[in-house]
Amino acid sequence: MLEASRARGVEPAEGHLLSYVTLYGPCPVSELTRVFGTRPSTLTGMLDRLEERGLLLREPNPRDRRSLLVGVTDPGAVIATELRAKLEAFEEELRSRVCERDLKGFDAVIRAIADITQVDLTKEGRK
Amino acid sequence: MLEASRARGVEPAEGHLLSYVTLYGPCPVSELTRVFGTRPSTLTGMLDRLEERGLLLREPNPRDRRSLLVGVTDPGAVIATELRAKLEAFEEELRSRVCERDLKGFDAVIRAIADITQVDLTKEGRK
DNA sequence: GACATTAAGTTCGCTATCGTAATATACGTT
DNA sequence: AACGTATATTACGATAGCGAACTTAATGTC
Repeated sequence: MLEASRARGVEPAEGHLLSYVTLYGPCPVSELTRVFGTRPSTLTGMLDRLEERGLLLREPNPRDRRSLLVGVTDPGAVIATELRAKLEAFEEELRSRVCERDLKGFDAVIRAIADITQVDLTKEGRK
Repeated sequence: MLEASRARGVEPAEGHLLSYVTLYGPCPVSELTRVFGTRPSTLTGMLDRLEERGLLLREPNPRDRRSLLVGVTDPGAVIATELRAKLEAFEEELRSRVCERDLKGFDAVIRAIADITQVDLTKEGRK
């Protein structure tokens, strides 16, 4: 996924952000900080760079004038869609190599680690 | 482990480095770049900071005058030992929460991912 | 043995991230 | 209306990573 992003001129983290916004529509920065577990100041920088390249944009939030809604542009959505396809291909490849039981074990271990280290895995990302 | 490192005044990556050097004795920087998968220039910075704090030191390598052997100091070894204990406690906790089969699945998935993404998991770390 | 090549680390400049703190604006509650 | 809280930005210093250029030393080749 790393090369897939870089091949499209965005960093992996930027690709991730682009994908999220594409999927879940215009959303406030505060939601992104929760979902990605990054500091607001980190988001500001990422958004600046992506907006400058015309991949996303910040619009006023009609419900709260402190807040901004981050939305994707058409070129941004194109990249996000391509990355999503790559991710799905990866998942398929992974499933072809490991059995269902192994995936279940993987999931259980990840959850246990998150639990022990008190990491919130959901990050309130929308389903 | 992140807080365990920071609580002792080192960054997680620094703690990892300290642990490795403590376990595997004075070793050349080139070995560390292989094991950690970082560029030599990255190591230089980390070593500078750790050496400045008196946690490790660079000695000449008698077998190759281009090379330096990185060794740990007593204060560095204390931190490394504490971190090792934390890690072992973590492992034990994890094992108490998941079954052997889940761990096996986790391992299989990690290996499959490394394989698909062409990451070398061994990094030639010593046993 | 002289010369070219390769290897080990360092230096420098750059980017992304963190954590902290300060700020301006707006919201909500009392 | 006032106070406290939340949203996002800005600014700062630090860590961690990269790549390129460089120095010095070892190695290979003719």
